[in-house]
Amino acid sequence: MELVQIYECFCDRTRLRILHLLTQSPLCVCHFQDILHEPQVKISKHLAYLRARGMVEVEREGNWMIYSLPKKPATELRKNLSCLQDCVQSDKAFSRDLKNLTRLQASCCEPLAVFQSAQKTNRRS
Amino acid sequence: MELVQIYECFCDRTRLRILHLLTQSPLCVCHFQDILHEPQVKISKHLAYLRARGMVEVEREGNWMIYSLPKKPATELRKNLSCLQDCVQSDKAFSRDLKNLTRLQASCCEPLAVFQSAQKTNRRS
DNA sequence: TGACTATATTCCCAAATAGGAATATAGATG
DNA sequence: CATCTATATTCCTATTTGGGAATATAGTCA
Repeated sequence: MELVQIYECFCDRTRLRILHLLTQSPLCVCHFQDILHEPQVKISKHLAYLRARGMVEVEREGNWMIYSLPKKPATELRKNLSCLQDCVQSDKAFSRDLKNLTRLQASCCEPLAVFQSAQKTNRRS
Repeated sequence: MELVQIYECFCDRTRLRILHLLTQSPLCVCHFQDILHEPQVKISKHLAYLRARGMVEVEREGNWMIYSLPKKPATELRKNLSCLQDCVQSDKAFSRDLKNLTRLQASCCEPLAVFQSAQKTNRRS
């Protein structure tokens, strides 16, 4: 993975928020819509952009597409994501996103719950 | 400074090489030309881009314009530059740039020498 | 099967970007 | 002053980007 490509992915605020959320948990498109309050096209397109550059991975779970960070992220990606998490600590918008995520997860969030139990099943099989 | 702006500056290979070199030493445009083997317009424009976003500072020294990182860089910039230095260790092109820089500095490099003695003078006055 | 849901894609437009050729500018030097 | 040197800017073009409206698609469920 080219280092510049990482920064190309980081240089849009929406993508940055998406990646930041993904450092916490895999999420589906509707989660991003809820948390970021952005229209579906926008989210979907940015996810496609990230996907095309190998910055995220997808798995279908029924109607939901569950996005997550690569299982084996390149070293540079790991380092930059952790730098991002570090830099973002003091930023209100990003913190608000995290808070919204927590709230979402607490409220027995369907897609994610299904996905996680599916993951467990996969591990067993 | 907006975090996204940092990544906007990082998302071009030439700018990335420029910033990487500046983590080592202030440099003038002709240095960048020598080290990066890129035409003057290109270097000059990318430096203007970085300047416009407060990512670098300039000081004239006779005919030379000496570029350097901000004296007081924002925390996020510091963190990301050090992450960059970390990520770039294994990259041949970037290492080559560093080697070229060292060679240039060793060969009694005029603009930089003048600049540094001027800096000393400023400190005294 | 048909309706529904979540998501992706297409088509459009406006703006930003990167690069090169040519030209302008500021300071140095004779 | 004229000339030279280092650098910046302007003008041009091709490409990429970001975003929205509308539409397409894949899987689900009755």
